[in-house]
Amino acid sequence: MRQELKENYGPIFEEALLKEIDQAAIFKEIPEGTKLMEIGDYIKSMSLLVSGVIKVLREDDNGDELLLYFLENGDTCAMTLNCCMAQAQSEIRAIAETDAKLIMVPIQKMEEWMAKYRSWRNFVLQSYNDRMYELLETLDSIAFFNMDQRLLKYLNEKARVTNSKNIRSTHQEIAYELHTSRVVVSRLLKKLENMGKIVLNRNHIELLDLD
Amino acid sequence: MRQELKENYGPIFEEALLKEIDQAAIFKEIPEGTKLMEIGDYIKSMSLLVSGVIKVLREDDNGDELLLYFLENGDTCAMTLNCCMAQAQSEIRAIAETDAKLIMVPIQKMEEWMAKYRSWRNFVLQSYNDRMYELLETLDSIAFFNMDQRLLKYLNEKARVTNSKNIRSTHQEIAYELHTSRVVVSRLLKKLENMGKIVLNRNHIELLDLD
DNA sequence: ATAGGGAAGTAACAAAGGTTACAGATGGGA
DNA sequence: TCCCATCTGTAACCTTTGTTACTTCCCTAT
Repeated sequence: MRQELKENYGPIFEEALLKEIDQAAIFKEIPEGTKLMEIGDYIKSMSLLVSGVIKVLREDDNGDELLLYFLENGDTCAMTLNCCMAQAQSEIRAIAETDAKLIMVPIQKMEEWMAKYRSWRNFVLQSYNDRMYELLETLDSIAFFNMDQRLLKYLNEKARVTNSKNIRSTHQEIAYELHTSRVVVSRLLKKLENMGKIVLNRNHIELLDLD
Repeated sequence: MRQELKENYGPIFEEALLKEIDQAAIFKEIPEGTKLMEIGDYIKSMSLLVSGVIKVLREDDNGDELLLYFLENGDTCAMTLNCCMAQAQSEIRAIAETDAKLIMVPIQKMEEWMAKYRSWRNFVLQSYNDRMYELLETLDSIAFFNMDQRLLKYLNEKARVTNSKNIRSTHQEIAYELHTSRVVVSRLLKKLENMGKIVLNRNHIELLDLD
């Protein structure tokens, strides 16, 4: 059995299910920046994330983006579940934020395992649960917070998932993900720097005493 | 077997499952305004909506609200699913927008039926799917649209679920649900009236040629 | 070394939405 | 009938965010 499967999903899946996954799945390594899913795509397989970070984005009518959430080790994309179940098109875009490793399961197996394995049912429902919760969090940010608070939250999130206080992004990139303009981001970042919360450099931002 | 169960869920559930639901469930009628679920509640049963409309709300730190979506006949609240599965507290508030009839199923049955009935699995996953989609729609509105567009969308939604072009709300009530202020709502409603899209009256609003 | 391009800083202004204040309209109950 | 609470209209003003424009800085490829 593949080492990565055992390590990451061994504790939550039954032995028999692990074996089935091992046989049915394709193991895949993808470099940073790879587009895993595009809005409108029909999805043919479900991905279990083993390492790395995937960012999930929504798009407006002008083609501008908004970051919904990050996926990490042990996560799967509930949108994939959606699409598989409903034979519908993807509502979101998924891009590898870092190099990543995936276990890809053909969707025919999903329904089969739902009937067969309790741990699989729990995993799928828990995933929906987690993604729903993250969507609510994102919605809270947009509906209830000002841009400076959203920016701070974004920087913290980014530091958490990349496991580094050093954020390698340009202001323009941050602006895209928060669905605002570069000038606004620069203005607010400068404010945060003056407050002693961050240090600004060309192409990267250093977090200090955020909380 | 209860008539309402047969009528509303007969087409999607197997006969055996319908019988089990009929035996296990409690049938309930609730008047408009009833609070079905509060933020922080632990949920003990899952509700299948038979008639009427339920509104689902999110709250900010000041106690101010934001409408997430309406539930209608045939819908169930995915948040309930969440809470049951995770033994977690409710993230949302649910209030009867009109008089409503519910079929309440004890949560122990859910897991049992997930293993046993394919139609139940499909129903639960489809519900997650639908609610996720509605959350995305709401998020789009807030992130990408101006308040006047959101207001128009709100009026249309409300007209749709209540099946009436006559919306019996005060400006203050609308402001709560859109998470803005009464003055802003009055201002934009007046603009819509001047554009010939609505007619304003005390305590109710008449929709004209919206699209 | 230097030109050129991307990145960042900043000023000035515009637009959207939130806030405060107050006036007038309406309708239900004493 | 009249009083009062509630609802609505509107003006004036403020804050936040978005836009435009221009400058400066820095890195890299020639």
